[in-house]
Amino acid sequence: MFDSRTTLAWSQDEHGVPAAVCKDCAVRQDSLCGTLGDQDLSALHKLGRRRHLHRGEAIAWAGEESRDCANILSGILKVSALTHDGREQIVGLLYPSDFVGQPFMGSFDFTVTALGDAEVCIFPRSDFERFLSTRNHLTQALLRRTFDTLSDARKRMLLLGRQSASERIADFLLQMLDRTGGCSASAGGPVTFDLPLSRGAIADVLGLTIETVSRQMTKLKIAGVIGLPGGRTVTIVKREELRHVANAA
Amino acid sequence: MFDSRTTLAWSQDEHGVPAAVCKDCAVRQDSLCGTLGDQDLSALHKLGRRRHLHRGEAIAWAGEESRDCANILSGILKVSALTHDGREQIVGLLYPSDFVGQPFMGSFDFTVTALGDAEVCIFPRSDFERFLSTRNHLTQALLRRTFDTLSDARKRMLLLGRQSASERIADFLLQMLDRTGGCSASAGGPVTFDLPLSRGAIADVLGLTIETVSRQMTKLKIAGVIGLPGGRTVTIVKREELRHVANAA
DNA sequence: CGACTGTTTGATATATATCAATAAGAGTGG
DNA sequence: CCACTCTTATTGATATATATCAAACAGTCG
Repeated sequence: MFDSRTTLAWSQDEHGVPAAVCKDCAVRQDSLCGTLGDQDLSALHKLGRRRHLHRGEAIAWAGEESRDCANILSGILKVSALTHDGREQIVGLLYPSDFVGQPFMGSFDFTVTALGDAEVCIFPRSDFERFLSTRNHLTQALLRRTFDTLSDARKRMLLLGRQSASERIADFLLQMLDRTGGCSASAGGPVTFDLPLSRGAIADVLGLTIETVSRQMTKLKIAGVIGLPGGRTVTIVKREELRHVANAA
Repeated sequence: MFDSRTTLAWSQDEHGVPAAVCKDCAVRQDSLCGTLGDQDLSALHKLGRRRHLHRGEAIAWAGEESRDCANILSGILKVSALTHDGREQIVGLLYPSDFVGQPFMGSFDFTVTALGDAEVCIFPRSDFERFLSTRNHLTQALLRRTFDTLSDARKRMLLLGRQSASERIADFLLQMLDRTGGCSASAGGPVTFDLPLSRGAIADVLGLTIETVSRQMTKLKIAGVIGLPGGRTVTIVKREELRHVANAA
């Protein structure tokens, strides 16, 4: 495994910035670290280390003391809740540059699992709390992120409580389109991209069953709104029509 | 209307603490203000004013620039989202001592409305932001509150996505029991309290219809788990049985 | 008392879950 | 490169929970 602290030993520039690691970090600008100056970045860097997560591996468990915080470098993680009889609801998705963890909070009520292979930049929670305590602007940045996450969660509450299966699927596809960007042959034309989630995971995000997800997708395919070339690939053919089906707020 | 600033003029103790207002404030200890010392409390007090809200009155509107932050003094407010065709989902309930608003965030995507008459201690957002900026411990306290709110929202996502109507109702009743405390004739015996929400509001919280809420309640009554003496009054007869029905995480 | 709002109850419709089978990929090892 | 297993996805038949439509029934406030 790649250990960032080792790298620090042999490569940092005159400001003490860990050159080979944070400066080259793909998510540096978009992550919480983006607000940090060189000095602080270097200090934070010393607290963290990179870690690879295999598909299905967890970094936080519902009900347990939360030991770490992390920035996502690559891959997608799910935040999920379970009923005691095993039904699952995915209550959040974490993408590269997203922050995981709850500084200043003892326990965390959800499980965080890598949906595919992933890489994270991980910090012991107590170290991270100490780091935050003397940097109000960073606490503020985290607060802003948390408000955003809360708004997302609440929007999905509307989805789960009040929208039909077709609305949920359309909404989900549009969100995925925004996320991935996708690839289009001609401007304004059909856009193709791969869903980063299995049908089962989509069902757990949308509060549906696998079968309903599948059926709604083929319904959209038959209607000519999307294409399903196979696997997890989707083509958005009529984006406006899809937006119309989504019908959201 | 009662203006707290007027009070400040004629009653504060030697530390500059607004005696008749903040010191006597019913929610002082439980609210965000609870973390403040006398100096800071006095400074914050100057920024805010009390405001009475009539039943149905809103203090924030979805999609609009959020002008204010506030502490709830009395009453219950709802945070709600609407689909464009008018279906409503209540995505949060605010009780006395709860904080409303999103400092450092321009817009707010939900509407906040008083369910009954209510009183709030309201601050212009920009003033409150300036106040927070120089007080890291307060920013931290707000961050902790926001994490709690997020956890609540996510737990309700599990409820909305994966639980049956009877589970939702049982869960809701237990939460209300915890909130209100209720009143019991004998320890461990039946507990009676008034629901602060109409059937319609309960339906909007739980993602159900009024009729389903009503039916599930009478089902619990017939089963002898609860009593419904009339109006919004509920008696919890078999708390363990109710917990069993709730079946939660 | 009568209009009104909120609640309960009933009959029926419908969306989605459930159960079940088939099909399509994706690895794995011979 | 071809079986072989495993997982994932699609499709079908049916069940069921909850929504919808509709009416009766309280409370409440003029």
